[in-house]
Order: sequence, then C-alpha cells, then structure tokens
Amino acid sequence: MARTQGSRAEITGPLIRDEARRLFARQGYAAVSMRQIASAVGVQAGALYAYTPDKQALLLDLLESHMQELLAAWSDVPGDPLARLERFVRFHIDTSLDHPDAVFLSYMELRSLTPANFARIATLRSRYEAGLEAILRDGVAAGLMRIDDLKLATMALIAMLTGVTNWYREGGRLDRKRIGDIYWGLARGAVGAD
Amino acid sequence: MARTQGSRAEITGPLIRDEARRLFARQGYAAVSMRQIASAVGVQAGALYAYTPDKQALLLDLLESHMQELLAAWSDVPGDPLARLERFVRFHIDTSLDHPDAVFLSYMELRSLTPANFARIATLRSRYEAGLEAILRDGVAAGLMRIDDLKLATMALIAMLTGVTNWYREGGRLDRKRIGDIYWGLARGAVGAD
DNA sequence: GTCTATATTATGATAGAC
DNA sequence: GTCTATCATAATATAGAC
Repeated sequence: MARTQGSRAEITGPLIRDEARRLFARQGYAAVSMRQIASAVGVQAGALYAYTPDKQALLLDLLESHMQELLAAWSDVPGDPLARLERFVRFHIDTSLDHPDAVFLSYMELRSLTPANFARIATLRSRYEAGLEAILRDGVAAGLMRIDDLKLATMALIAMLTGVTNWYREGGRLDRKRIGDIYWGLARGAVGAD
Repeated sequence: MARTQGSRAEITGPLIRDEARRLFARQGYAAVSMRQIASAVGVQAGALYAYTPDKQALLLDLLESHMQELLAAWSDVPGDPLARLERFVRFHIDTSLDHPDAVFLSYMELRSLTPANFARIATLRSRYEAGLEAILRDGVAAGLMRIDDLKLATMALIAMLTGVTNWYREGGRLDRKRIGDIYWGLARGAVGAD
C-alpha cells in the first residue's frame, strides 16, 4: 500500500468511501481506524483529511448518501396494494443485494452517530418506512391484507427483509430472482394476503 | 464512582457482566473501554482483570452464557407443528423482552469475536436455529405450512422476531402479551398457515 | 479484591514540506 | 493532494502495595 507522492484526487475520494464502507460493515465503525482505511485505499492516514473533516463525518456521509439514494430510487405507484407491496419487497431485496454493506451499515451503525447526526438519518429512515406503512394501510383498507398492528408489521417486515444482508454471499445457493420470490412469499403471507 | 479499597467479590463479578452487557449493547463492543465498564461498576479499571483475563473473554462469556441459557430454556415438544411454532415464537419474543441487551448483543456483536470464539457462538446459534427449522420441516411435511425454502424461512423468521429488540422500550404502547400475539400472527401467515 | 501507577501501543487529528 | 513527522490523548493490560 501507500504510494510515495502523486495526486489522484478523482479516484481517491470514492475509494475512501468504498473502503470505509466495506471496513465499517465488516468490523464496525469504532473498531476501524483511519490508518486502516488509508492503508486499504493506498494512501497515508493524513491524506484522508483532505476528503473528510473527521471520522464521524465520513460515517454520516456514507449513511446519508445511502438513504438519499434509497429514497430517490424508490417510488410508489398507484394501484393494487398487493402489487405495490410486491414492488416494495423486491426493491428492498434488490437494493440489499446490490449494496449489502451500505444497507447493513444503515441498519447497524446508527448508534455510532452523534445525536445530531442520528436524528438526520432517523428522519430519512422514517420516511422510507412510512412508504411501506402506507402500502400496508391501503391494503388493510381495501380488505386485501389482515394486519393486527400497522407500525409493528412495518418494522417486522423491514427487519425480515434487511436480514438478507446477514447471510447473503455472492455466488451462493440461490440467485437474486429466487431470493426475491421467496421473500415475497413470506411477506405476502405475513400480511395475511394468501 | 470508584470506591477506595474494600472487597465485594460476591457482587462485583455479576455487576461487571451486567454493566458490560448494557454498555456493549448500547455503544458496541469496540466503542466501550474497560475504564468505562469499571466506572459503571464502581471500581478501578485494574480490578476488572481479577474477573476476566481480557476484554475479548468478557464478550465471549456474555455471548456464550446467553446462548447456553437460551438453549437450556428452550425445549420443543411433540405434537402439532403449528402449536410448536407458536411456542417458539412466544418463547423467542419473551426471551427478547426479558433480556433485550443479551439478545441484541448475540445478534450484533458476533463480528467482534476472534475467529475461534466466533466459531463457538456460531455453533450454538446454529443449534438454536435448527430447532426452528425442524418445526418448519414438520409443518410442511404435515401439509400445515407452505414454505418455499426452509433455510431462508428460518433465517427470515429469526430476523423478524429478533427485530423486536430494535424498537422495544419498557413501558411502551404495547404490553408483552400483545406483542407476542402480533408476532405470532405475522409468523403464522409467513409460513402459509392461515 | 482493589487500588495506584505505569508500560506499551494505538488512536484521531494537525503541521509543514514537496 | 499526498507525504512524513508529530502532538495529544486514550486504550489494554500488568506490577506491586495494601
């Protein structure tokens, strides 16, 4: 690692984010040192501070940009609540398989944020969860779903779906389409839509 | 904090475990210092080493004893697979509400274990998960459940149920019985038993 | 069993040269 | 933009007194 001079600004910034995301996801924010990130990128530790004011800002940036992308990529559509739920489930699974580290981080490292930063991410997360809750509410109203408690069902579904990041490994037993099918089956049943 | 002399061996040991569990669950293993644990207990940092050889052993002890208690407390019974699943769901929820920090830790801090220690806990966890998987298998064989993939359904259910530790707060909107009812409804539906 | 004191190592972050 | 060098602080763990 660690070249000896030379500027590569265009690629170093993204690389820092990539390696930090990967390391934070594997070892946890607190267990990863700035030197470790720098080494993975191939620069010295001091160089990181040209891109981030401090370690906490780096974590916030990773979580916030992920949540923003998530919210930008997701758009509900009018129509059958069951079709909307299926779209949500497949979207969430696809996102989790495309960006496992980012999803895992956003789920696990909220506690490593300062209170102010936590509040920002929690707001974005609530907005995302509200999207699912709206679908469930409409499903119940239309008589297509049976749900005892909207809030709890929302969190249970999110936890179930996000759990895919705990075991999924590239090139495993199941392909992406199949995983989406299976989770859709579980989710559909959970909301009483069978 | 921090008395100045005096032996209280009978209570210090359990206190260390209690405070370590609480702090590890809130902040994460790597983010908690031995000094912080000592301060919460009311002793100096050096005193901790009369009870644990090092920090890693303290984490291992917490996770291993929790998993052992979990396995000791759970016992499947012969009979209707649906009734067995309901017992499992309520057992898991009750345990998660009784020992939220221990359950949370066992779910989140596996990555903070050394490889050898990780293997020990993973073995215990697999045994617990196998208990659920057996119920699902019998349910499918009896034609009482519809499940696409046994392994995946097992992990999805565990993730969903364990998620209760993410939001549950003592004295909240829902009482324990009600939470168990709601999760049982979700689980029953997820396995196609409606 | 607990304290005080300390050895050793690692950390986040900054300063100044190139 | 990156490096080297370093400051200041905090970490785990140990030694020896009581």
